[in-house]
Amino acid sequence: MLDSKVFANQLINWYEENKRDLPWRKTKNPYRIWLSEIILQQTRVAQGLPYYERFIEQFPTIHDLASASETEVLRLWQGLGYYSRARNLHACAKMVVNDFAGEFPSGFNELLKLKGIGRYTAAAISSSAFNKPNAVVDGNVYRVLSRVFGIEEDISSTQGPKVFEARANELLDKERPNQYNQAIMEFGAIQCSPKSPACGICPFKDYCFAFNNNKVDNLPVKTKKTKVRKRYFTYLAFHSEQAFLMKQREKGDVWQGLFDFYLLEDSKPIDVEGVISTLHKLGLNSSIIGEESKLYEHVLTHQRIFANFVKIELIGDDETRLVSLHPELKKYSLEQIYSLPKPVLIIKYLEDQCF
DNA sequence: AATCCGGGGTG
DNA sequence: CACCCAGGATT
Repeated sequence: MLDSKVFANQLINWYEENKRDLPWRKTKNPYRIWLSEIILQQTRVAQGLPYYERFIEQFPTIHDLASASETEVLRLWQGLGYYSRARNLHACAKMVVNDFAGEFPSGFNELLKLKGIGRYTAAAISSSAFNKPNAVVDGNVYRVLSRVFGIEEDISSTQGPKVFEARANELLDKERPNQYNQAIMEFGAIQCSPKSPACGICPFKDYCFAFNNNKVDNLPVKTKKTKVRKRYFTYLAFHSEQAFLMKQREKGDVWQGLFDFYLLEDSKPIDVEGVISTLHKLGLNSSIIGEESKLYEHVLTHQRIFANFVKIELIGDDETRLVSLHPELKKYSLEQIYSLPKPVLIIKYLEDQCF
């Protein structure tokens, strides 16, 4: 069996030759490292990088972030997805400011107690910012370790992550935990990629289990697939003049905390008759049904949303009636709408309207 | 143990 | 189209 020291040395040598120049690698500031790690959860570096720059620009310190409003944080997060990360980011900033005088704890177990910080992120922060010997386990680590060492444990099982974490901590270079962790993730991202990895020039090709057993495409093992639900949305974009009625989405569904329009949902597409009958039920008898949008198809991890939008101009006292029935709806000018955090689906509609 | 939570990039 | 991405929280 290969010596851990040899593996770590080869890995770090590869890293020093091939690493990308990324801003969070130039700092030991726990705030910046934490921010980068939350942004990069389930997110590629290329997608997260501009968000990281904007957050640092707008919130240079954790105090700036903690004193912002949640809506403000969500607006800056807009388009990055998994918005609970942004809400937890904000909550965590407040915890650190209020309970830790603005200084992150350095221990794995203390970090684990903070909002939005799980085992991966706790290990990443403790090793990167505080040089503590905790091995990270992310998608890259699953791939590299399963292939090189032939670990065929199912990563979607309960035991999977534990097996990999134990092995990762055995292999960790405890003298250089930060370099080692960065190296294995960079190696997984650049060299040992999910599809068509560069095995021909791989430093581990002589003893890589997957390469020598022709199992590169079969590792890591992941049996469980997510199943996708179809949903049919019809948005009623109520407006008077150039101001629209919008609401903030609540807990229990996608896009919590983001803003959208009055929403009709059914198990099948909703036609014009459905819209008319809804207006009738709401007692909106003077309003004018306007332009109907094309059908948008919006894909999420567990959902495929088919959505269309109907503009409805509120006439007379229809607006008063609607708002008294649905006080969650509030009126926003186009300029105000720009500043609200919105799902990408809503942004695309607004852009197609040339707003 | 299973399910939910986004949006974009890749082959 | 299927799969993946510096995962975590909730039930």
